[in-house]
Amino acid sequence: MQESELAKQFDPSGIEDKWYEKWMEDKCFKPVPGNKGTFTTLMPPPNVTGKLHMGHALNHTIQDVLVRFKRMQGYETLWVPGQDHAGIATQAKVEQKLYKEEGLTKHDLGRDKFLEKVWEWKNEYGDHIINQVKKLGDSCDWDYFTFTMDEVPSQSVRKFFVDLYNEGLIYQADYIINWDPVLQSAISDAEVEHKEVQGNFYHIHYKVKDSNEVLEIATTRPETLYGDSAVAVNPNDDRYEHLIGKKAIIPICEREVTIIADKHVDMETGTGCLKVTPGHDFNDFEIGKRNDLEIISILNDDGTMNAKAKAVEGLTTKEARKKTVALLKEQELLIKVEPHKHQVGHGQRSDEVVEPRVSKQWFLNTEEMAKRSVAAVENDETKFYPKGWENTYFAYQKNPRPWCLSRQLWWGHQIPVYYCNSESCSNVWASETTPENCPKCSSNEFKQDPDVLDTWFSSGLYPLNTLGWPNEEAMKEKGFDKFYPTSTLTTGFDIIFFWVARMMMMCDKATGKNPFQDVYIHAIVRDIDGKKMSKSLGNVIDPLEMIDQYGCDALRFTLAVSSGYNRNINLDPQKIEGYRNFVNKVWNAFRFIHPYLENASDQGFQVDELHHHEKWILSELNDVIKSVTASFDEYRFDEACSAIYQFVYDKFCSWFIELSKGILNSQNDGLKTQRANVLKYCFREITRLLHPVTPFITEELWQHLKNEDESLLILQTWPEYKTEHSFDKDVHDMNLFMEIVSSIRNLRNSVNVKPKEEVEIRLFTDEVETAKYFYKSRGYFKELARVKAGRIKDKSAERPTRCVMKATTHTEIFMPLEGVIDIEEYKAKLHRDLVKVQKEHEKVEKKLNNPKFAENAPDEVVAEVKEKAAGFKEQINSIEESLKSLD
RNA sequence: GGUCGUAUAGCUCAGUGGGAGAGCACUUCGUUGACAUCGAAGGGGUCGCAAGUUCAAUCCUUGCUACGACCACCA
Repeated sequence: MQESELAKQFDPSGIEDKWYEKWMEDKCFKPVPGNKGTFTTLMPPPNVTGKLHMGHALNHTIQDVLVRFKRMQGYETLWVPGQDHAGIATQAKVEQKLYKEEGLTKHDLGRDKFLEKVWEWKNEYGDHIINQVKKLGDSCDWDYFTFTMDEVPSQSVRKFFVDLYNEGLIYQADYIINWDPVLQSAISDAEVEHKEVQGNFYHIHYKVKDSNEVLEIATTRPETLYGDSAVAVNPNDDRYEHLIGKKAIIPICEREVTIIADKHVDMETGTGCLKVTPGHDFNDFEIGKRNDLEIISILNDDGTMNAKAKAVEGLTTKEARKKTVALLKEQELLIKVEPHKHQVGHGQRSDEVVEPRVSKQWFLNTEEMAKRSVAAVENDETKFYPKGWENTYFAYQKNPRPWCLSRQLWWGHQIPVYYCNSESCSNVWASETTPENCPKCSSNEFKQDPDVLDTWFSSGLYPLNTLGWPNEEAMKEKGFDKFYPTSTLTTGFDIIFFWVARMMMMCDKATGKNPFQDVYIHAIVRDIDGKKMSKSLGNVIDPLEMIDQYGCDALRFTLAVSSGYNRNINLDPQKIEGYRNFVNKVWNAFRFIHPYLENASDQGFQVDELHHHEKWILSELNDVIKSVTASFDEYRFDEACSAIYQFVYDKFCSWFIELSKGILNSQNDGLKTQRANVLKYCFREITRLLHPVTPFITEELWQHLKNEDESLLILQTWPEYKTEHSFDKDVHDMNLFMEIVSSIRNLRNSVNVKPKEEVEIRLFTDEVETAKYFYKSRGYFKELARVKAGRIKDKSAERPTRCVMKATTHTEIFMPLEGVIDIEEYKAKLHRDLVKVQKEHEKVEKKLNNPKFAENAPDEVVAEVKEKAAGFKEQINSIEESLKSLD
């Protein structure tokens, strides 16, 4: 047989782009109606400023595996790609560029000009990440590509906003919010990250008016005292009861405030006495509301102190703290300073300390929506995989707080609320379209609210607007009714609240239907030590580099086999290398069968003419098809990949191919075509099974395996379990065969017989069927264990002397000694074997001797244990005998 | 402080109420016509600790310890 003309090693570099282009050209990513219903999934839209990282690679690999799997199963499969405008990140990027290149700020340009610049930037660089994404092999329908600021998403945002505004769920209010002084914008609670900071407790004396008494107050932020509106104590605190209602004097600014009682104050904490700053503290804001206190704002937009804090005006909060402490010291009002570790909120984007501040912002009341979104998960309309993540979701959704929607940015969806300029009218209204005039007074003098919406507001409507909602024409074109609700959302746990929860609430609110059947939460990719990958740590593994080095299939397999219900993936490039080797193994397995394919026909094979080994491999193939399908259905990519790996590597390559070598090369075999057809059948099934995970190499191989009338592998059907390919007896026998071959190899190895050297073997077994089978298989023992001659006898026969032996539960294997071996070493080995088996035997015997065991355990278990005990006993006997004979 | 999670081979992690698994790493041997990105064989684990349930616990329950994530809290 001639050798395959294929290269000895698989080279992915040439074929990846080739196949991706071919798939696109043939429109293979488009949904095709079938009789199994639809499968829809949404790509979490990468940020327009983004660069492809391992998290994307993982997220996209999983989705592509699912999508290719479902497509092959015959579902009308749609994967919608998109891109997010990423308000803050993008605006910041363009601002930086503008300043660096032209020395201008956005204010120098003005809003319209600046937005033009952002669009220019978007058009120039926005495709960057999309092109990177394509390198992963994503089989998404690019005709559905949606940018979150496209026309339809803009319509969806405006419609949703206006509807909820008119319903009274979206409202404007003066409320304490998180103010990011770098962005100079409000941010939502979710965008605040708490970090532990080493600070101090400053103990300050507040004098009590018309009294000699002083109140000792502990605070971590002395600079906020300029905004104090009260001093509060617990109503039950005896120490201060007599002071309630009196006035306290704020140091430095010498302002008088009332001493009030409020239940929020904890008598145990600090001095039990609290300064109340409703304008700059979340709890104090609540106290202020309860006690009708004045809100004093002491901060400018940029985080510096304003005129209300005269003594420190113009300073940053940090500087103000320093100076305030110095002033207090001067006035001898600073009692002590204790170091104190505490959690301080930082802006997710800016990483600066967030200042609580009262300002007028737009809010969305999510109470009712959150309730419905909880119910949807509780009654399994939407299922989380792994289920445990429901808890995280509930934690957020069961305690809904008003969502601060407005951002003081320019890049984003501008809030569709309009203010009439006419003084006599001053109408405020929301409108889905840009109005011509005020609907109340018809004046054409009005202005739009300058703020934009939180980026997550538009992301929250993503399942709808990617499918055309609310534009009827677009909905029809994109098949909204068919594809919504979607099937599976695949994302990371870090955005369960940011994104998943918001989509659940908003989409249900808009349509009355939950957006997802399943939500699969995958792991976070970390470095080998479990640390988060970050530029500053220098531990980033670049997916594109890995693809370059090992091929996309290898990277995808690595990520998929690492994904199940786990939370972390500690990625090691060595692992990718390992699976590159596996991909290469598949390639070489194909190289082996390739020459034989010329004997194959289109006729398939006759089941009743199958060889024992063929029955075995078909049976094993059957099993792996079953388990892989089940694993994919449960998002157990780790199980699915391991099952395929094991089948291909161990069963198919190590045993089946090795066993086939003899048969296939025999010239006289009248069943050449049949053999070739079985081989071809198996490999076709293997490429199908592997295709979702390793699409490139399988598509490449498919070209050699497909019949003339067949199209690309991506469009082929998924393998199915076939009862007629299930052969239990052959599986049983093969397992015996493999066990004995391994044992013979073990024996050879233990006495250093060279691999090439042929040995004589004697097998002793009392199982007649087994003995017959071994006899029939003698040729294969010869092939795989280099046995030149063998005899099979029953156990009553006399054992040979000058042999090494190994016992299984059913068969003893004896191999005559050639030349000299170290008898003592060999005896030691037998002893080790003996001890092992004895231990097992003891365990089982102990169990059997327990009368309660026989009483309570199911009969099958008892029988099983008995059988085991007998097996172990036989092994012990034969090893002991062997030891005796050596003595 | 609250919630959730994790503890299994040197490393990364599967797993099951009834004889402990995989990949990688390690040791020994091997240039066998698919593959040295390979092959064969092997060593290595009181399944975190303690108690309970059970005929039987690595698996179920409780407690403890360690680690991690998230949430809350700037007195």
